[in-house]
Amino acid sequence: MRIQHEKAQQSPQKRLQQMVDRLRESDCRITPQRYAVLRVLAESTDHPSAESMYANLIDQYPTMSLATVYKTIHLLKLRGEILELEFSDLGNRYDGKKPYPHPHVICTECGKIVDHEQLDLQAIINRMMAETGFKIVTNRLDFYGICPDCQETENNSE
Amino acid sequence: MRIQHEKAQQSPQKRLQQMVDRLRESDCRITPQRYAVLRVLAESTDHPSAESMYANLIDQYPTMSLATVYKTIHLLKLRGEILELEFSDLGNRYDGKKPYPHPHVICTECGKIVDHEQLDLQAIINRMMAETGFKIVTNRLDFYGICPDCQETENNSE
DNA sequence: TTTCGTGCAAAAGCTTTGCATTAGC
DNA sequence: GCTAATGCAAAGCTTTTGCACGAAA
Repeated sequence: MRIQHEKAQQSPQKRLQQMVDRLRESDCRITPQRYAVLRVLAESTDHPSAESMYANLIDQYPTMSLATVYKTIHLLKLRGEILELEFSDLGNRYDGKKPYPHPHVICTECGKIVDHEQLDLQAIINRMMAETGFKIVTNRLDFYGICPDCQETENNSE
Repeated sequence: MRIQHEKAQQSPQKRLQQMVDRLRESDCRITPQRYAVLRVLAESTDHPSAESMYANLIDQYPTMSLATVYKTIHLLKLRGEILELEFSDLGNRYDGKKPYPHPHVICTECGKIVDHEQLDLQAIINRMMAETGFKIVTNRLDFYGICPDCQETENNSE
């Protein structure tokens, strides 16, 4: 699994191109279905599920199948070109724009998932490694709470 | 859901008693099966899965069922007396000793899950709240890497 | 005696897989 | 034309649920 990434936020176009290149490098064919899934991933900021990507594409690609979405995700995972956020209850969600680990803030009311990149983790990770002896290679940091919109709604309904 | 906990590490006996008390408070019956599940949770430091708790108990309690394990977990979750670590691939793992959120360090080789409590999160959480506008109520922090034992094994096999 | 819990088996979700057909290259 | 990808349907896993029986209070 590749672990080097362009950490600077890329435009959807550049990101899409990079995913295409990575797949071509290992002789994967770029079919219309695959390209469509890559495009959704490169453009989505809302951490879509496999199901929602499929729903997004079925109108435009009537032959699209959920299996193909999953198979494309799998190819990207192998190459470190997608970040998988596992949720046993909500189903897994995906980030194709920024495939490297970064903290998320998640609303427990509306399910919104927001990126948070400002946090500098390197000091924390170094400390963790020193204290535990682990060689830490990745992480998953989720903060759960109520988003500003849902706080608003709560206040109005009181 | 209850969000207050005894944060000081309790002895297995005290922890077991607290879980029993919490269930009794809401008129849950303490059956031998439930008590057995609580006992495993109060004594386990290795973040067992539902399946492994079941496997642990089936010899001693031949009538034990996986459904009962899950139902007991559910009761504890409702009362904030167990921490559920969701993994869509490994299956969910549980921490009954320390039901409040705390960082974990996870070995991607052997699956070992180790607690790490020294990290002070309050400053980070405060910053997150200030920067995102979220009202943060809980978190899930996992660091993945290779544990000291597995590093050792790797070195020896080279 | 009444109510709650147990445990079997079936159902529910999400994800993966097998395989015949289709289509890149 | 050769090989890989698609997409259907079936299988796999973990977790949840329905329900009849059994046990706690």
